[in-house]
Amino acid sequence: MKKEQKAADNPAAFERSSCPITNVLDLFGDKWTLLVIRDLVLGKRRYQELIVSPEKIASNILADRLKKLEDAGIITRQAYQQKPARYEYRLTQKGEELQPILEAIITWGLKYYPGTTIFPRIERY
Amino acid sequence: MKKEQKAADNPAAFERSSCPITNVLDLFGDKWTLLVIRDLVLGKRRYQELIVSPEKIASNILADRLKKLEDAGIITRQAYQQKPARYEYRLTQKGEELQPILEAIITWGLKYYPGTTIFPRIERY
DNA sequence: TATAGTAACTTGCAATTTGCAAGTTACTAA
DNA sequence: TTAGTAACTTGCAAATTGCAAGTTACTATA
Repeated sequence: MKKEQKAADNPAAFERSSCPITNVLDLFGDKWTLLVIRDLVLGKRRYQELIVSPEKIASNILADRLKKLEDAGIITRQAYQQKPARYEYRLTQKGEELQPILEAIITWGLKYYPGTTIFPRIERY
Repeated sequence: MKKEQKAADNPAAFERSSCPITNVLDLFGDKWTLLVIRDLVLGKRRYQELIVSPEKIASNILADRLKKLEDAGIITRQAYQQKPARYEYRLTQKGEELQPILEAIITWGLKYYPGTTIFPRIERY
C-alpha cells in the first residue's frame, strides 16, 4: 500500500500502525535480520565471520541487513584498520537489549523443534 | 539455495540449520505472521475480524498465513456454522505459548518506538 | 424468481524482494 | 607483476508480496 495513504490513517507517522509489534517487525520481520543479531551476540564481528553460517546467507543480503541495522542504531560499524579500511560490527545498547527477544524465541524453539541446540559463543579477547 | 544441498549439511533435516532461532524464523520471519498471532491473542477469531487491522493486510496474505499456521499446528480452524460452512480460528497450546515472544517484542518496542501502544483485547463471550 | 448481501477465500498480474554467482575496489605480500 | 584478502556491489532470474477483482455457497428480500 502507498505510504501516503497509510500516513493518513496513522497520524503519529509509524510505517504501518502504532503497535509496537508492528514497528519491531518492520525492521526484524524477515528470515535473516535476527540471525545477524544472533551472530553478533555470539561474538562475531567482521563481515567474513558473519558470512559464514550454516544458513549460508547471501552476501548481498548480509550487506543489506547490516546497513539497515546500522541505520536503525542497532549496531555500529567501526574501522579496525585503515589501509585498506576494514570494519567490525558491534551491537549498541539498543541492540544488546534485543537479547530477551532471542531468548524467548529460543525457549519456544527448543520446545517445539526437538533436536535444535543453541550455538556456542565464540571466544574473543 | 537448493533443499538437497542444505540437507547434506544438515543431517537432522531442519530447513536451514539446527538453531532454534532459525527454525522459528522459518515460520515467523516475515512482516505479517506474528501480527496474525497478535490478533488471535487479542480475541479475534473470524476471517473478517482478522482482515480488519490498521496494517491493512492483503486478503491473500492473510489466507496464506492462516494456512501455514494451521499446517504448523499453531492454530485450529473450526466451523462455527454449516450452511454455508464458516470458520473460526483459535490458537492451540503451541500457539498460546508464543505469547512470551510477543511480550519480549512489545517490551523492546515500547522502549524504542515511543508513542506506540499495545492494542486492546476485544470483548468475547 | 431474481437480486442483493455475506463470509471466506482465490486468481491474475505487477511490483518488490530474495538469492546466485560473478565482479569490483583498495589495499598488501611475494 | 601476480596473487591474495576483506568488504562489499552488480546483473539478473526466481520467488514473494500485495492490489483489486472475482468466485463459491449459501440466505434474505422484494
